[in-house]
Amino acid sequence: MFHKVLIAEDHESSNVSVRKTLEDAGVSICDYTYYCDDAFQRARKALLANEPYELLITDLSFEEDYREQKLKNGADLITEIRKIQPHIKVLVFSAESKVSIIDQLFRDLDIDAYVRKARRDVEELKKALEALSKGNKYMPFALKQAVKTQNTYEFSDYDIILLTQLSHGMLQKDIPYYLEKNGYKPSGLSSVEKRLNLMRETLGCSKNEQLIAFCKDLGII
Amino acid sequence: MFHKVLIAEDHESSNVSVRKTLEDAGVSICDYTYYCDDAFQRARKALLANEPYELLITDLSFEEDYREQKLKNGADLITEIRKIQPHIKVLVFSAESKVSIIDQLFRDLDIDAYVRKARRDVEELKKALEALSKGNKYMPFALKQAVKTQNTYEFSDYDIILLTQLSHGMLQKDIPYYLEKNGYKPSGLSSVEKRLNLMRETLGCSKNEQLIAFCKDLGII
DNA sequence: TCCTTCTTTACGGTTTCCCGTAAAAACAGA
DNA sequence: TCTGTTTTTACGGGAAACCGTAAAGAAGGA
Repeated sequence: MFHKVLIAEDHESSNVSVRKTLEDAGVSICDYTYYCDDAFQRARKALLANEPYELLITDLSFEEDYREQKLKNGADLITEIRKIQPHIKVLVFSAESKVSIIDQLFRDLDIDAYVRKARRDVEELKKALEALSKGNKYMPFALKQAVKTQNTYEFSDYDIILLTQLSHGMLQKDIPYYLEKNGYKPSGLSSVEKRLNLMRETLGCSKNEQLIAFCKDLGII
Repeated sequence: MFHKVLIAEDHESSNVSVRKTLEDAGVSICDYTYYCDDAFQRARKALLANEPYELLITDLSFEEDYREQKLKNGADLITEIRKIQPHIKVLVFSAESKVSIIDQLFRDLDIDAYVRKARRDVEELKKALEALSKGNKYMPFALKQAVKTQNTYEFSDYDIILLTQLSHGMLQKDIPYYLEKNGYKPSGLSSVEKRLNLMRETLGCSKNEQLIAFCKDLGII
């Protein structure tokens, strides 16, 4: 089991539960913070003192308050800590349920475990700790839910731009001008129409409104 | 302080924190469930045994799983329990931050306290317990946050229907037929257009796509 | 009952979107 | 360089959405 773990979690109620779970699991040193910036400072000092944390447990979304923060969310925190301590293990503990976003964590940030805040989350936390301490990764939920995801459409950056502009209220006919101005590759109106048409067709959406709603649910925009 | 409290909270991590907080506050009997239906049964039995709970602490949203539930959320639970035990105190502990919804809880369900899952929620829980045990209500957060809410548009059921149908891909011109078939009052196409136009204008949306995105963010649809 | 007022509906013109086709351009291989 | 293929763009007809106006209908009061 781990000896030294750092917790970054703004909700006090979640924070104490994670602490208690770690203590029960036999973690000897278990520090906690309510802000990302604090967590980073702790990690930095521990590293300088040559007593680095072995594991970081962090939430994804942190609420803003009167304390101005450099690191706004868990992803920022992970990125920064990994810059100074590349091999620290990371467990994300969040209510996020969108598979695309969780996948992204494993892919882009190379996190080691994801536990979703849900009915049996404490049990899951224990299992995840177990797996991590044995050098494994832990991502049980993604696969289960992945079945539900029939939409095997890969959204390109170009797609995201189109969807974003639409969701910001830009007229379809004005998008070519926007694309050209910002140097995005196919800027013709026909290309825009074609791409949107492809997305609608692939995802079974008959109208743009439905497409936007769908992508909002997926957390893509 | 209370002697007998019932907790309904599906997230295990939150559940244990609430329990711990109650124990620290000196509550002697502190039962907990992960499902609304279970909570209701407990309350019913306690009442029949002439040892009713004094306080119910419940979340609002409960995730569905393999166990089919009659009571789908905290509001349902409160309503049903109040039918058999009208004077039980109710504290809602949820992540919900929309003032309109919280206000509704105090207004329609006449709850006694609301504590939002946030940075200092355990402290707030303690304060709320303190206030409740003295016979007071507790709703500190609503007023502060009310400033943040600029979008003072009240969505009617009719609006929700329109937005839902649009987000399901129904053509605008087909909505009148749908409305008439389901007996919704103004069913003319012009009325639909007018209503959508009003929503767009009020919320500063130039297109339906933007409107849908906005409402998705608000969690209305 | 009649009249006023407000809401709902009907209609027409304009804009935007949708979709198919064809021309133009970019690309790749010989 | 030429040729064939793919991608991008341009164009045009038709459908849907947008928006203003006017007619029709419902509701309420004298």
